[in-house]
Amino acid sequence: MSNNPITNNIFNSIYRVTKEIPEGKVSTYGEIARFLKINSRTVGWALHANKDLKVPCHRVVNREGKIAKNYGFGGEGEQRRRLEDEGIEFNDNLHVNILKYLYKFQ
DNA sequence: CTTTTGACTGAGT
DNA sequence: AACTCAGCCAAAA
Repeated sequence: MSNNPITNNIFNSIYRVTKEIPEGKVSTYGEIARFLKINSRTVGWALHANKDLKVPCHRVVNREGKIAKNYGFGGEGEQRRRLEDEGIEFNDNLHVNILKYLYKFQ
């Protein structure tokens, strides 16, 4: 497999799927987990371990539309700023309108 | 090998 | 809405 960054690991499957979330949309750990037939916590684990800015992990929130408190690139404020920059509106400081912006896979 | 931990979820309070 | 508890599973120690 040469130097292809995408390999057949669970983590990379998660990253691949996450990269498909379009701008202005969000998804949840549970949706990704169900799509890949894995546990939600594994998704959280993969994104927590991830340091690749190419993965739009700021578009992944929990089922309540609440952003991660341990977001890895600058905390809650940074994730919120990125989402707002894509046109996603917040109901309050930490919650987006998940029903309005949720992106469904396949 | 075993134990702990965690960017979760769902049900119950 | 916020909190707790249990179930879940992969990685790290």
